[in-house]
Amino acid sequence: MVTIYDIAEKANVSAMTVSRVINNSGRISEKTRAKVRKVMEEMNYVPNQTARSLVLQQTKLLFLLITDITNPFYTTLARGAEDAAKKQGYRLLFGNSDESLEKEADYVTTILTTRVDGVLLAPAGDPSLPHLELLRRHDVPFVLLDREVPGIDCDIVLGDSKEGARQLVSHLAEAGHERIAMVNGSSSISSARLRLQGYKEGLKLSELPFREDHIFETSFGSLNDLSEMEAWLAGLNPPPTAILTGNNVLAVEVMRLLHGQGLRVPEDMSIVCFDDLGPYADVEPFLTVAAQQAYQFGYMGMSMLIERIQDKETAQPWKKIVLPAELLVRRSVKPLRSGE
Amino acid sequence: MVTIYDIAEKANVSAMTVSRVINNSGRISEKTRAKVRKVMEEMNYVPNQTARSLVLQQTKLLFLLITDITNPFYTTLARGAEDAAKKQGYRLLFGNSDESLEKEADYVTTILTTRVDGVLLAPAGDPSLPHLELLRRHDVPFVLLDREVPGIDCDIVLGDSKEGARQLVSHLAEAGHERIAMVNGSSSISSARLRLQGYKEGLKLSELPFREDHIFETSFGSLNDLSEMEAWLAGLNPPPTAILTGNNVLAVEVMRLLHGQGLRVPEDMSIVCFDDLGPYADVEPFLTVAAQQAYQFGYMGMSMLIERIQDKETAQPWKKIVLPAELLVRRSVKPLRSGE
DNA sequence: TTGTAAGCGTTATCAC
DNA sequence: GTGATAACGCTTACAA
Repeated sequence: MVTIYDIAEKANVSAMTVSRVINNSGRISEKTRAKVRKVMEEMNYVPNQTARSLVLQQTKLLFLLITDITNPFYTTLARGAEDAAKKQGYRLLFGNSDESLEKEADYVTTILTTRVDGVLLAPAGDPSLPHLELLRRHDVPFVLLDREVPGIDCDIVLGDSKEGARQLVSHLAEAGHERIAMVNGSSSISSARLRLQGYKEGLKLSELPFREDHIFETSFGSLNDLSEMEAWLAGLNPPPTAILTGNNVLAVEVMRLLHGQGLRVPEDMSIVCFDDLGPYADVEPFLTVAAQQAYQFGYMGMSMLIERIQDKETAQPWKKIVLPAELLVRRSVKPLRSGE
Repeated sequence: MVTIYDIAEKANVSAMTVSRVINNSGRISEKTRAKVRKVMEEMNYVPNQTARSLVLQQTKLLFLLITDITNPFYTTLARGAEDAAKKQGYRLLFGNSDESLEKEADYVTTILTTRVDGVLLAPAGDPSLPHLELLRRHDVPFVLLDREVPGIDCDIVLGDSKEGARQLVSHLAEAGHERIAMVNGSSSISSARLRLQGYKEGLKLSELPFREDHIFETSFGSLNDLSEMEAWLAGLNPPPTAILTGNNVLAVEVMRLLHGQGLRVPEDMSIVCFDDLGPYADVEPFLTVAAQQAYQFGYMGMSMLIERIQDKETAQPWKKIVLPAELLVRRSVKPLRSGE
């Protein structure tokens, strides 16, 4: 490995002079600078960021922890985060917790030992609290994404889950649906709770009754086994005419189940969901969704994080950004009567 | 920041003893070990990986560079790479070159300065050669994914592009299609060239003429502007009855174009493509594709990389893995006559 | 304008 | 079993 000392020797200067050339710091004669530059070129010198980080106590490395890398919501979000980080000269490390607290714990360890300068993360749920407290105790700045965690105050970017869910329900009700079920993520996740609330509010506004057995709670990640959901759906009599799912992944899972039973969407069952399916949804977009501004989640969250890192001493108040969801009406809802 | 010296002082031992406890190296009395462990707990000690990397000359960090983070082929591949890395105790850094040579160059710099232990990458194309030579010159082990780069010998995981494309064409021909166009990625990318070859072979096998103007070459990434493609398609007289695209992203772009013109798939135009659309394709899978084993690309590539890193001194011959593509017949092809 | 010395937090080496 | 010391590659502070 070529070090500044190798360069220094060959250029007949001290290592310090080489360091100054690299960092454009201090006053250096043009002649020396040119000479050092030339030797660096010749020797293919590349600065050792590890050594630099050790002395500077900062890595210029940020971390983005998402809960599902195959979910287009999160990959789009990642693009936003990446762009914002790059713009400010930070590099981005990346992790995927897979909605698992254990994997999240692993990544938090990684984050701590790698001494990244800051973390942008979608927590697995309320039980993530100790992980966040650990980060806080070690003075690692972080910004939460998409999900609140009771018990910790911090910067956060959220979607308007309640209002989005309410809109979806109202849309269904206006199309004449009266038996609307909901397949949701874990109630230990704030966004799932809010979407449930929005669902209930939507029912109330349309003067539809809320039925406890119309709620099926599972994981926001993709499901290995659909049998429980199948049993739940089969047990509903009369069956719902529409299903609202708590996110895009669950919409796909529900459709997978329905198709396995030979049922068609929207002819036999209407489906709406939170989050869009991304650009690679087949053909023209089909699902009616409450689309979130995924890219903005990442971009704004990253910007907040970097701001927080750079103003680390001046204690700014915690910021909370709430991004609205947009109802995109497409073809997955069957009109049971003409809209009002 | 708590260091081993802080621990040492409080536990009345030397820093070296603390280091031994952390690494489970050397012989230590159970009593000392317990005492040190206790103090570490109390002080919330977390080892500084930066310092460790500096002395150990390895980071246990690997890098995965893909060309399109929003492409389900690559996110699935990333999952495979992640799983394999984790299994072997490596952490994974992640980058997205966006099919851009410039961004790729940036990431190569990042890779060099961060001193990651190895790199798994899908190169932007043949002009990536200098980037690979730079990695080689700096002794950074790497494994190529999905695309060969003429001029460099290295480990690589490829799909059987030629055979996959041939199958897709044969499938179309068997359905009675005679005018089959192709929208492909840049010819500076090996997989695009091979898919074109497969296309030609497929035509020949079915005794269909090859027409130069049936080929439209663009980028494998998503397109901002469809007007060129539109002009090309409009210029074909008689128009093709089917289009083969070089990857999934281009299939989506072609469908976007067709829908913009009020044309339907497969009624007005049949579409087939390379790579599947991932789990979040709308409803039931619609596109007929040559699906690649995306997860295996990542998993096997990562395994090869780690093997290469661990046997760095013993010069193993370069390995090349070719994964077959599987034809998945769905609903995007209109039968013009009954199959043979 | 340039150089010297110390230190960032850790581990390898060699003593005891 | 345990400890002192040097080293990893770099930058900050101070000196010349």
